Amino acid sequence: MKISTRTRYGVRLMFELALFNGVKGISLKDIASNEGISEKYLSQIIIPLKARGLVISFRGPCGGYALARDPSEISLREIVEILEGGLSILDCLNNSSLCKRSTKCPTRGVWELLNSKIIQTLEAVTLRDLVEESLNKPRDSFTYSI
Amino acid sequence: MKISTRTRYGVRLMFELALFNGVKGISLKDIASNEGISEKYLSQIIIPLKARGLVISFRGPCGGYALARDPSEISLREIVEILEGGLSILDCLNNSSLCKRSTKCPTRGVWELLNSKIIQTLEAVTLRDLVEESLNKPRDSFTYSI
DNA sequence: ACTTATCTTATAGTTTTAGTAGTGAATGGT
DNA sequence: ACCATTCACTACTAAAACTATAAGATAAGT
Repeated sequence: MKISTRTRYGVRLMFELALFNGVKGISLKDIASNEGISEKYLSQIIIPLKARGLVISFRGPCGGYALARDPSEISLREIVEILEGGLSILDCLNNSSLCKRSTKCPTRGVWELLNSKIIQTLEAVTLRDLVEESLNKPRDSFTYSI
Repeated sequence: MKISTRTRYGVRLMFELALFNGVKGISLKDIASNEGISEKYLSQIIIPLKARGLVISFRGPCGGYALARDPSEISLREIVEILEGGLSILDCLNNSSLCKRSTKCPTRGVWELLNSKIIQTLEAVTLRDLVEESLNKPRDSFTYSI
């Protein structure tokens, strides 16, 4: 029941892109610097986010990444789902053939309920919400070579 | 964001004890047989549940385990919390000293919200609820040497 | 050309998970 | 007293997941 570092970093990465939405390309180098995360690690994390169409990239000097959609159109559910490799807290919830007990399993109900609450909660929050919330909080100096 | 096998098994174990609430001792052997789980593994899982006072034990022949409280007084939150080693989806939520960014972290809010929803959902379900729900479902033949 | 930055593939160390094995200690029935 | 049963405790291990790091290739702007 832990959120992986990978997912946490990925959300912070997406937050940075949302913060500078409209700018053509924000480099991982800058994001890594601002967020204090290894650039190499971020480059791994962003791969599935790009593959699933949340992010677009530009190569070369002044290149970098940008959100593929408006921040208000990207929910935390999408991001976490991609980075966690699905949002099912149990494999048997998606694929009932994995467990022959599924039809009579007395505990299945709770897990289904919990799973739907998690999805529902994450679905309700978008990158835009994170950006708006961040306006009320202090932020360290940051460097973006825009 | 996965529920561990350990926790799933633990909940099924507690469900079995709830099902036979009132009986002095249900042996792990029987539970293991009914649920199709390794008895040795169950004996590991039940240790923290006993240590935290959810379960009491009786040794010797006709010994076994029983719930320490009424099933309606034992929530899934308690069980999952014990078996997962806490219910915090991020260590920094409980212990903000772990992260110097905590006061200005723009993503902290979502994780706090998600965490509270999870706790709230699990808190609302008790072992009694599981037993009641199970009455509507078919159950395989089972062997309890009561 | 040269620099910047993404893209791709491989790898490696650490931690967690999911068990198994063996021994010891208490208890109740005969 | 003996014996089978059941919990109690300690140690170990194989496999998987997690958290990165490294090196070279590719593309684009100046």
